[in-house]
Amino acid sequence: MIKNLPPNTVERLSNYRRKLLSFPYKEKPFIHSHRLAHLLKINPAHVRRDLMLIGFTGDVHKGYDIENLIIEIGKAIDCQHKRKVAFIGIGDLGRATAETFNHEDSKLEIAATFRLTEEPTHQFPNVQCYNISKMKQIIRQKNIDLAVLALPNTDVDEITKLVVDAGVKGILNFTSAYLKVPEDVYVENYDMMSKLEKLSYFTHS
Amino acid sequence: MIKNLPPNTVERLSNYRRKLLSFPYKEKPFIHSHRLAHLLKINPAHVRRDLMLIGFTGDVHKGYDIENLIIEIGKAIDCQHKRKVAFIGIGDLGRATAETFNHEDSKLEIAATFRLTEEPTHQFPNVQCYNISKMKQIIRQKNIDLAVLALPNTDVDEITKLVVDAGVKGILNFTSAYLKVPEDVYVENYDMMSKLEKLSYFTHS
DNA sequence: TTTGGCCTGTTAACATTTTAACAATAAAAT
DNA sequence: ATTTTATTGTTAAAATGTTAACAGGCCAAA
Repeated sequence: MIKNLPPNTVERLSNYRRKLLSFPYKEKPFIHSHRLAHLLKINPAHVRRDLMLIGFTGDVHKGYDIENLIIEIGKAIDCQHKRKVAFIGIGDLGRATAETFNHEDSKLEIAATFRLTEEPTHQFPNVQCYNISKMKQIIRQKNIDLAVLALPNTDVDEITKLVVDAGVKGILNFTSAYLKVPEDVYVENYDMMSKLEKLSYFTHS
Repeated sequence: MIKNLPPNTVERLSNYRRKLLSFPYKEKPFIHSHRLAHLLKINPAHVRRDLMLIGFTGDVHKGYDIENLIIEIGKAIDCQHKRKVAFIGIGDLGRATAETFNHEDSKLEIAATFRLTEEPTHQFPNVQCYNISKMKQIIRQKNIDLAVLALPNTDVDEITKLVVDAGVKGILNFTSAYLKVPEDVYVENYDMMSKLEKLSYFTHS
């Protein structure tokens, strides 16, 4: 793991890898910066710069060796051990995302899903869905580190407390509340509402 | 609508408003920059700077008049007319978000939801849920401008085409695909996977 | 063999975003 | 009446993020 990478670089590296994993690199083992950039709709200089930051070098003519690049991105941004993720109230979006969790040496694993009101339903293969009342216990028991939170705003504080007490260190927050968490818990907020208002502003004809 | 606001400022203005709307401003009609900043976990200078950009001034001692501020934020970032939003495959997360759509002169309105596989279910009060097959027709008919997309990656291209052909100008994209859209369609990407890998990176103990 | 073209790695320039700093001001305290 | 304190509005600086530019290298074509 390479320390002190810029946050945006970490995100892009993750994107590069995911894109490359779905690329037919068994047949075409190399890719140029501009090609990868084009696939992700970003600037080629960005790709080169990011790869420079993780010390990955390509062939001046052939481009980047994809298989190696995937490995090196892993060394740069993955933790040694597996990180387990809980989906709390995320439902359909989780299901749509789940398919990208599947590359074989991914360090992320969906370990449990929780539903708030309805009965637990089997959402993903090999992932059990629990009622929210069991959450704290399950998170502890399974050693879950990360949580994705999509709740009605009424329950946020209470459930955040449960999650943090159970030992979760990173939260992806889809609620529009600002979570009350200790210093050492990393929260990434995503507020759909403000994104929609931004969309509205920038698409104003 | 004030032109040329920085994207991040637009997002924050949206956040200010939402937070203020849930603030008891009937009793406490004024708020200081540092208080609002604290509620949103940002820097007070940010608040002052953003409000400066929309030409809103506060009282040196009392702070900002909340009711007016809400109005002025509206003038700065809202469109004149209502913008209608479609939720396509977004499910539970949509439901969790829907409650924030409700302030009375919001210019955003959930006009329809679509489900992919399952039967349409009534998700929100006063919002009908349709089968995906009716999508193009409904979007046209209801004049929907914005769409939130959460799909399995298999169907993305096809459905994006439908959405764009039907006239949608802004898309919030939760799939990990990069959408093929014309120049004038604004896409805001959110990839859960890269956010989770970022979380994982920055919470590495 | 030479030339042209294209790609990487890297630096430098540019743009945006965030934060700090502080003058001006007015209420409150002394 | 004077000092202290706290706040805004604004400018400047710092930090971060993005893009351009180009030297150096190597293949392929002439």
